[in-house]
Order: sequence, then C-alpha cells, then structure tokens
Amino acid sequence: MKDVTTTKSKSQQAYQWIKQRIASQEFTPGYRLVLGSIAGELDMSVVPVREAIRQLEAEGLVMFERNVGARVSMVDDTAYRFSMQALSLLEGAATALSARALTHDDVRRARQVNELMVETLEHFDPRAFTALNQEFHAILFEKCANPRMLELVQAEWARLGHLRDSTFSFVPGRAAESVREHENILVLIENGAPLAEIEKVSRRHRSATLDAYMIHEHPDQVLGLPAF
Amino acid sequence: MKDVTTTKSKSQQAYQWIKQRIASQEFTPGYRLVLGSIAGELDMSVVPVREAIRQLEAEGLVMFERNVGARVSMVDDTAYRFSMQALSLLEGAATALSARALTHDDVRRARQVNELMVETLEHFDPRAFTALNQEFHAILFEKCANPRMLELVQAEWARLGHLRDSTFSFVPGRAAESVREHENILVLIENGAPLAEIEKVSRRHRSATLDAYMIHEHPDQVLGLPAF
DNA sequence: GCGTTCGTCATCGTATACGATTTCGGATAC
DNA sequence: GTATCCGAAATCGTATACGATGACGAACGC
Repeated sequence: MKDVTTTKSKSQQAYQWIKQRIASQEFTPGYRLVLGSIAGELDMSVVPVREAIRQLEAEGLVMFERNVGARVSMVDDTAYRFSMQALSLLEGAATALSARALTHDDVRRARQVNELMVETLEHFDPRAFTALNQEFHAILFEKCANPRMLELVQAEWARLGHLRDSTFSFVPGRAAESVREHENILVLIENGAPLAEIEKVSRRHRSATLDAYMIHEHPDQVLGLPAF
Repeated sequence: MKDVTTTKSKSQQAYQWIKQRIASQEFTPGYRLVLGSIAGELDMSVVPVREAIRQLEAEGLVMFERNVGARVSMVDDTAYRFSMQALSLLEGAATALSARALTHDDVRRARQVNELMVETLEHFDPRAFTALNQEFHAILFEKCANPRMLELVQAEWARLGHLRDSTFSFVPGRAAESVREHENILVLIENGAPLAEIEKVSRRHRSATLDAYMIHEHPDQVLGLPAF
C-alpha cells in the first residue's frame, strides 16, 4: 500500500520541479517552458506538466499565451514595485499577528540570523544577504495567527523570488540600515510593544527598502505609499 | 480568421463556467465537481476541465483531493474569519491607494449606492444588501494605484463570494451601522484626508463587521486584530 | 535588394483510451 | 444484529494520438 501523502502525483512532481528551478534561478525570467521538453525530462507525459503550469500561472510565476506557450514571468520594474508594496502591507500585518506567539528562542534565532547579516556586510554578497534577509523575516512571521495571511505573504515572496537577489545590490547603502531596523523590530517584539506599533515599523522597514530602490533606479516616479 | 482574444480555449470556457456557478450559488460549498459530468455538460473532454479545476484550486475556490475529486471549498467559520481579516487589510490599503484618483462623480455614485442600501434597510434583504455593499466598496478601491493589490482584493472577494450573503443576516444590527460608516469614509475621501486616516477607517470598517459576526456567533474566540 | 507569400516545423489543445484508486453496497461470519 | 470483508461501479490519473495554431525561414515576385 502506497502512502498517498508521500507519493506525489506527477502533476505535483512537475509543479515542484518547475517551481524550484524558477526559485533557484535556473529558469530565469523570460525562459521558455516547453511542455514536451519538461515532460521528457521528468519522464512523464505532457498532461501533468500542463496542469502544473496552470497552477504556476495562477500564482503568477509564469505567463501563458494561448497556442504559444509558457514562460517564466518577467517581473518588470513596475510590477516589482507593486508586489513589494503589497508585500510590505502583508508582511507588516503578518509579523504583528505573529509577534505574540514568538518565543524567546525564536527571537534568539532571528537575532542570530541578523548578526550573520552584519558579518556579511563586510564582504557584501547581495545574494547571500537576501537569503538571510528572507530567513530573518520568515522567522518573524511564521507563527502568524492568521494562516490565510501567511499564505498570501509566502505567495508574494515566491512571486518576487527570482529577482529578490537584486534588490540590495542596487542600493548597497540600504543593507546596513536594514539590519539596524531588524534589531529595532526584535526589541519591539521582546518588549511586547503594541501590535499596531510592530505592524507600522515592519511595514516601514520594507517600504524603506522599496523607496531606496525607487530613488536609486527611478527617481522620477517615486509614488508615496501610506506608511500609516 | 478567428479572434483569439474572443475565442476562448475550452479550458477557459470551463473555468468561467464553473466559477460562475460557484458565484451564483448554483454550486454550493461542498458540492462535488465531477470531471466527467462537467465535461459532458460542456461538451468537451475531461482534460480542459481538469485544468480549469486546477486553476480554481490555486485560487482557493475549490478543494481537491487526490483520486477523490474536487468540491467547492467549504469556508468554515475560521477560514471565513481569516479571509475577512486579510480582506480588511487589503481593502483598507487599496481604498487608500485609490482615494486620490477618485473623481467627484465616483464619490457621487458611491453615495448613491449607499443611499440605496439605506432604503434596503427597511425591508431587509441580506443578499441584496451585500451585493450593494460590494458595489459600494468596489467603486472606492477600483482606481487603486497598485494593480497588484487590486488583484489581491478581488481574489479575496471571490474566495468569500459564496458566503458573503450570510454576513449581514447573522448580525442585522451591523447593517445600519455599516452604512453610516460608509458615509464617513466618503467624507474623508472628499476632504482629502491623509491616506493613513482613510486606510485606518476603511480597515476598521470591515474589521467591525467581522467582530460583530464573531461576537454574535463565537463569543468565546474573538481574536483581536490590530486596528492600528 | 526588399517585401511578401507559402510551406514546414515546433508546439500547443483536446479527445480518446486504459490502468489505478477510492467508494459503497451487499454478502458472510460471528 | 453487527462487524468485516470482498467485489463492482464510479471516478480519477496519465499516456498516447492527432488536429490546430503560430513561428520561422526560404522562395518568389517586384
């Protein structure tokens, strides 16, 4: 008897396989996803692959054009900005909704990650830095009391996945500031600050990264977002 | 030559067909979606139907169990609460991001809708009331400067679609209060109030509906959400 | 030389077919 | 009477097959 929860359907296999490739940058934005090739690669027929791609399409990771095919979504600058703004909103709230559930150990782990980030600052590697950044924030919002919001945050992270590396490489100065804000957030959580305060600061933290990026890359079209 | 934008693929036909049935309550939560039957109904094979259902699954409108089949998502009370909370967050922000783009005419239309709601209060029809409620809010956030956030709001509305009728029927008293708050929001928009203020009030407006529901149905587990 | 047209190839879209899994009812044992 | 086991029917999962569509390049006309 096979364990259904462990034995994945081929559609799911394909789904995860593709998703991972996108996340790991093996499939970069614009990359053409050919059904037949992927099917061959995974040793299955095209049908499960099609379904997998549909799901990825619904998540916004791939674009699909009828009778033409699928390709990894191009996240142009404007789309990037919009997603980041949405993420600042969602993540801020998720962090607040998670704060009360965080243990001392969670905070300790987060602080540890943040210290790693400080060390990384010297021989700065945007990619490593961003990975740590995600890890840090993931610890803070992972215990979000609202699972739906957690889903939304994670979906938005995935959407931005393929270019989240670049954020800090554009605006190197932002990284140092970022780790300082991280410590601020940790202190607020430790002190049981009002949830509204935690939400506000978390949201600003991410908006600030976005603003830094916008000012650096598109100083003309900085569109203010309400930071409360 | 066929117009590709008009000529829908069968998957898309199936997708819209099913989605509409769900929205119109013809397929109620728990309803079993049998691939073969739907395919027969639409005069197509099961393959496009499968894809359609995958998409709906990704949107959260249907649940899917391997080797068992799909059914319209049960939105139990807790899931309902979580989605509403997410919606209050998203909609509040979307409304704020839309406020500056609203014309006098938009506000006028919204006010008109709200006045209809007032009239409806007398011979109260939860279903009609909720439809108007959605229309009202749609006017307010439809010009959201951030299209991504608009997508998220609409997706969340769709998720709650099948039971949004019930909200006000549970807590009749809430409806009257709700229309008063609507007018408040309109005034804020007209006066060019700070976006933060608009966001705060919009968010509270929806949270209040949720709170009223929770207190009425589950007085034991009212879980506070940060209203700023 | 340049633009247009036509044909071919790659790829997608869907139907059909069949094996695999689950569900459910009835028969059997206790 | 109840619990358990077995088997058939319903339904899903995937492979294969073939027609349809669009992309690309070569040949042709100008």
